[in-house]
Amino acid sequence: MSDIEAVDEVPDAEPKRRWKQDPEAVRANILAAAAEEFAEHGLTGARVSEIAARTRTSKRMIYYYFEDKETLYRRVLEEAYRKVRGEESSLDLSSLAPLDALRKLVEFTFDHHRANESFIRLVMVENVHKGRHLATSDLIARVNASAIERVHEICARGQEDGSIRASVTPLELHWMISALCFFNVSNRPSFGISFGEHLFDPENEERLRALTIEAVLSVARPPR
Amino acid sequence: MSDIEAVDEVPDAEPKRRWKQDPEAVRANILAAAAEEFAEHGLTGARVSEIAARTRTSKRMIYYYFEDKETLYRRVLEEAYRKVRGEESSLDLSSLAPLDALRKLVEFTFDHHRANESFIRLVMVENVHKGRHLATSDLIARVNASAIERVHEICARGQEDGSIRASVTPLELHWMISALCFFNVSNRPSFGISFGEHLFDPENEERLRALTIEAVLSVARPPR
DNA sequence: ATGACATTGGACCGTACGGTTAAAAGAGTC
DNA sequence: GACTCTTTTAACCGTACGGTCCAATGTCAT
Repeated sequence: MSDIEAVDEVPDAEPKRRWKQDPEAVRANILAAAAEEFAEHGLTGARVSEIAARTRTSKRMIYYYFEDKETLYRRVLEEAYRKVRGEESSLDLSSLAPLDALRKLVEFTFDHHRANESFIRLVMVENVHKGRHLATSDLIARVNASAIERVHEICARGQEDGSIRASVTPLELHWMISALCFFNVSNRPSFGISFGEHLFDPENEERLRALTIEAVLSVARPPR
Repeated sequence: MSDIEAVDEVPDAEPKRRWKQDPEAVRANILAAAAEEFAEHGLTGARVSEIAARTRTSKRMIYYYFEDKETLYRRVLEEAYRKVRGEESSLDLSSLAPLDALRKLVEFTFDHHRANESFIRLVMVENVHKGRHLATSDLIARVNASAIERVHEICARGQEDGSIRASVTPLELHWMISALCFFNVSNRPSFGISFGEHLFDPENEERLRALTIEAVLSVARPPR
């Protein structure tokens, strides 16, 4: 069974475990594992032991670095929003004509949400909890504020040159973009069950994407 | 403290509890209580004892009529969908011109979702669970099939008389209507935190409603 | 009036799970 | 080499919660 051979007094082996201290990496590892688990099962459904199993470390370390399950969950949320903000801020729209900028923003949002299902799921979970854990932090407000600002900039330019109607507000446009792009990911399960997964085949998804773009642009453009 | 007075040997009182047998009412009462609790806290977050507390009966009866928590949850879902289907089927759109019918359908859906937050929340919860509990039942498919049929009827007439573009499918329209109306309720908490609850003041909500209608109609109408 | 079903209520059970404890020892810093 | 912070391991604790049991009594149909 074991490699014991000629154990003549030599405790030998004793691998003398060597490891590097790296608090930040451990924290990050825990946060990533927790994000997966929370996105998968929600706050209440998530199991701390399961989070631990997903890490390279142990349950003990989770409590060493994070107060309790709920605090961990809040850190995960914050981290998720922070990451999204970072990704979104790399978009440069100011060089495009207003409607082109808007189109690009919609495309980006659609694709981004699509590619970040676990972020969407975290937000769904948090909405089920009525935003109780978001309410404390100001991070979300900041992230969304910057999203609004982006749309605002487009609107300002477009309303200036007449390519965007005067009666629509940045917040309304943002709301609509979010709604279509978010729902496309969040309600996929129930929609899939009702209409078959083929709705989300590449070609059909492309149609939904085009539809989304058109809906937003139609509402932004001045009426005929 | 108590009303004990002149208790001379009279066990009297003994209200001789009288009650009516009414299995259906008890079942319905449990389902209603469970629906509230599940909508409020999700499947995992809901507490069976809490459901019991919301009923006029006891935990014991919950298990008398329903196998276990998950079965109860599934019954609640089914019941919710059944109810919605009933409400929606009262809509008569066939007498209206296609675009008017579409507008009315959007208005109805917007208002209906708005007024049935707990139904929306149940669907959110179920989507967090990836539709695992919906997958077994065919009820949802039937409900949504009838929704599609309604849109289909409008599309057919509209494409006939040219008021609705040929390139849009009923499923796509339904998807879009659902997205906007659903999101308006489901993501209210996170949106409210970011932008303030005033977004949902009556006048602003009316604007969102109008925006929703316009977006759908724009996408349905033939392009300029 | 018999028997099947409905209802009540409370004590109870098993366990899954959030969180803690212990003790030891390596890493990093000065 | 002394001191603090980090990491490892695994057993352990307390309890909240899903679910059961008991046992009595009422209802209702035949």
